[in-house]
Amino acid sequence: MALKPAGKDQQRRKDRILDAAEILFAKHGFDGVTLRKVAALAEVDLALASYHFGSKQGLFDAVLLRRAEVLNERRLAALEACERAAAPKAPAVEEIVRAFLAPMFAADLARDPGWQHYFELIAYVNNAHDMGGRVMTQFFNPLVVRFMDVFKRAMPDTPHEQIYWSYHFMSAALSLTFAQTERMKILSGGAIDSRDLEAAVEQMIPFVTAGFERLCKTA
Amino acid sequence: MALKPAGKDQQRRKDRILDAAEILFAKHGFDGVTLRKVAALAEVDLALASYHFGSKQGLFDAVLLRRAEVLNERRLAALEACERAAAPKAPAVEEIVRAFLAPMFAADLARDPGWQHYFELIAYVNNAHDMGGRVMTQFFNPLVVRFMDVFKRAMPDTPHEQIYWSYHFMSAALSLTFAQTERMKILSGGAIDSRDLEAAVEQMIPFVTAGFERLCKTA
DNA sequence: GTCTATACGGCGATAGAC
DNA sequence: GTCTATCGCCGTATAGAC
Repeated sequence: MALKPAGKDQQRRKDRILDAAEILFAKHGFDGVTLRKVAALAEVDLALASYHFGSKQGLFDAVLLRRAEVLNERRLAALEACERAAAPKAPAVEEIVRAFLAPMFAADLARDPGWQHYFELIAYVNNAHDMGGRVMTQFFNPLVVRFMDVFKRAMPDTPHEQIYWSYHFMSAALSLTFAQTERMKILSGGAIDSRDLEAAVEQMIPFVTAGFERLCKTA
Repeated sequence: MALKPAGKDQQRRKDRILDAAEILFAKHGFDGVTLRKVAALAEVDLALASYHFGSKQGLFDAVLLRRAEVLNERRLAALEACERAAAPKAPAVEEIVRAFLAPMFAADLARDPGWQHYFELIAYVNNAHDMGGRVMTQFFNPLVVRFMDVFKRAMPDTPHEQIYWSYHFMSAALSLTFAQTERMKILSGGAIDSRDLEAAVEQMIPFVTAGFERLCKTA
């Protein structure tokens, strides 16, 4: 056994590249990032990113994939827990909304800079005209379909169209919140700090729930 | 007078550059666009964009500025009309929401491709980490402050914080809707066409109004 | 005001040494 | 697996002819 185990060193380098790419893609988007800046921030050689991930697009997808499974598992666990608690009835709309939103504001992830950059990246992707459709579907579709099914069970008399639109607005609130644009801070004259995620989710859950309930009530 | 009035030709070229830039910036963001592609789409010489607008950033700002004043005027007119209709009381929350949203779905603008690209561009900018704060403030702040004042008058007992967060979520719904990502079409199996703006605003107004009312009720 | 030509640098990607 | 060197291309911007 060598003093410097190559396997561990390799993994550390790959992870550092992913960490750096995560930060930069979240802040500047796909086209605003260069492999040179990623390599510089990760303090690795320029050629390494291409070697490990094939291409810039490959690196981008690898960044998205790395944490997707964990997030999907957490959301699924939250959804199943609220289904169990309500069984045999369907959960209340607010509980489904909470199961979808809360995992992205969980205390342990909110304290992890890596996860915060990841959420910022998802916010960017979700709103990106030329990526939103493909990428969100690729990484999150089965889970979202699962949520939609529970919403439909909770509101069996509501036309599906209204449920989809409500989900769309919920997803929008999430995206703009994690985009971290400082806009609210400026507009409110400093009264609102958009980095205060605990405050954000406390406002978002009632806002979104009320929207769902009004839009989906079978008039 | 010449047969080919130079002044008109010049203006036509500048407008074609702005039109092309509007389309490309909306679809690919600032970094995803090159002056070469703008010149090609506008069918003008590459050097012209630099000559007329100084730099790529100058062109970007010029695109945003071109229609900002018209949009601001229409929104202000809608706001003042709903204030007059409700006077001397403050307007209902739904009417203020409608005054903010409806101008972006007005039939004459929805039929104008240029305006649609412009709204798509605003959606991109609003969610962009490194532009959202500065650009939205620069072009739209006085009007938004005006709207915030009316919201505060309509809900005098509500802490301003909740009103700002509600506005934030409304702005998010608007952004994701105009981002045109095809996500909803995919998720709904084709049942929802995100380009159907008339349907979008019909859903958005009740959803957002309900969110405002619940979040801002002084409980 | 427009176009040609070009400066000058940064881009993604890779071939080949180690 | 890593690093050096480099290829060929494209980026923004501008100088100078017309």
